[in-house]
Amino acid sequence: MTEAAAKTRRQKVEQKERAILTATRAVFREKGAEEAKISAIAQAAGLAEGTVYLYFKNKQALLMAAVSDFYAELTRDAESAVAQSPDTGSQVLSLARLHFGRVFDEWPLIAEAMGPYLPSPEYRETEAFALNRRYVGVFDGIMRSGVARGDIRADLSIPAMRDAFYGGLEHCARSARLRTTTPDIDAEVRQFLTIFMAGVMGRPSHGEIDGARVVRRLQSVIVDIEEQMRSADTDREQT
Amino acid sequence: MTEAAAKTRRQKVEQKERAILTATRAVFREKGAEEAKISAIAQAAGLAEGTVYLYFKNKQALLMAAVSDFYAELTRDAESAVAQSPDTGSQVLSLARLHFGRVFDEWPLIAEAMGPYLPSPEYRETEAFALNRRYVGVFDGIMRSGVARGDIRADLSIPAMRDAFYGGLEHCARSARLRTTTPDIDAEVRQFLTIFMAGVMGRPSHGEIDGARVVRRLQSVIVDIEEQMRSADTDREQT
DNA sequence: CATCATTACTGAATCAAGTTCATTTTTGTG
DNA sequence: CACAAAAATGAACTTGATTCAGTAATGATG
Repeated sequence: MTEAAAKTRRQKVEQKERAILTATRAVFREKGAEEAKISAIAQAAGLAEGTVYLYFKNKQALLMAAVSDFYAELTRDAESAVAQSPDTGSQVLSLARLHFGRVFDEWPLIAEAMGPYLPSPEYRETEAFALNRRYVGVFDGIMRSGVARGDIRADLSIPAMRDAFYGGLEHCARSARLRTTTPDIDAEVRQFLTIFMAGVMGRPSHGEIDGARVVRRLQSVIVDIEEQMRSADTDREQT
Repeated sequence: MTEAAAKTRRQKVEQKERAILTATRAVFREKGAEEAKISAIAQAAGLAEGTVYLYFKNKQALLMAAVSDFYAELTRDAESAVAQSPDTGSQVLSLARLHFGRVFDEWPLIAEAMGPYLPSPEYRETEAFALNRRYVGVFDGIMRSGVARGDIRADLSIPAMRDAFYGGLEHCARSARLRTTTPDIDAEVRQFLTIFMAGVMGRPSHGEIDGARVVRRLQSVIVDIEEQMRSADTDREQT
């Protein structure tokens, strides 16, 4: 087998793997989790059922890979959207819009189909988990720099803000999915952010007292400690 | 068939129905959604598999009934807890504690097993949906009277507050379930409510740094660090 | 370009869990 | 006690995931 041929073959394999993932996401989006049988996915990808199992160990692995694909794409888009936003507020806004829209669209895959696998201890070893961590890192970055700029309160832990942010947004998306009408993403997100931002923003402060400086310093030390814990601790990294 | 006999028989039927529901919730709690097969549930209730289908049309109906049971119980407890709390803040706190704890305990049933059925349009016709609405009514009541008392901002819609509250709490519960250690409910809930309440409350006079809060926060971080060190230790021992 | 080895693919067979149903057991009544 | 109605059972059936024995495509080699 020559080098060139090897490359071509690998490319073909990767291309087909990609086709299966794309088909999987499409079937979930268009037919829902209930109807996303292996047979339907194989058909959508133009393959026999058995072939799917040459590329993915089982259905769970396939869904995990599809979710990884979702998060990889979402992270790229989130990073670019955030990079284009000048201040903390608009960064949070564009991340929230993006997250709400994507999660709403791919709810059957992200929420319905994945739910059952999350609790298993092996989940933490998967690529999907790692990509999810990378994705929530975008939020963490916004918040950390927000704290540094004084836009965000320094006395809150990032994981707590994360739970409030993603939890609230995803609950909105779920509620929106229960309604039959298509949601007004902008209005939904604005409503939610009104609450979230008020909870998370730095209070406008006046005249510094001497003691206040010390307390502020303590607060920022807390943030640093948590920072260290965060990198050691993978426990709270979920969306 | 006499009146008395009829009553006895109906009671017996209801008693058995209850036994099945109790068994269902227990199996989900103790073995998780994956292992909650009809055979396991039947065994736990001391019945043959087929018998379950005399009481519930299919597995979906059984789960719906179990969820209804869950919400009925939760609503009773929430109403009583709230009735005993004097002010808006403590009402929210006790509801949040209760919700977090129960959802955490019955996550496999409430979140994993139900997820797939929620999006179906028929869900809105079920008893579970109605009971869920009644349950969120407790929260709505707290918020409405909070607005009336001036504790809660009047410019936010109740549904938006609801999404933020339940979404955030449930996301915390989910994160907590992914960790292996049992959660400190109080600390989790306090963290979340710090954000939620600040977002939802009428603005307090600002500028002053709340030294007591910072101290409390330092204490909780210390506890977290200790927790972390302890769990790192046990991890090492487990291998 | 014919041969062969390797790799990719297929769909029928197998397995597992939910569901049905013919049969058996229990219950209550005359 | 005899018997009709109700309740319960578990083996058979259905459906969807997974495996596997066999077939087709690919590409290296003489």
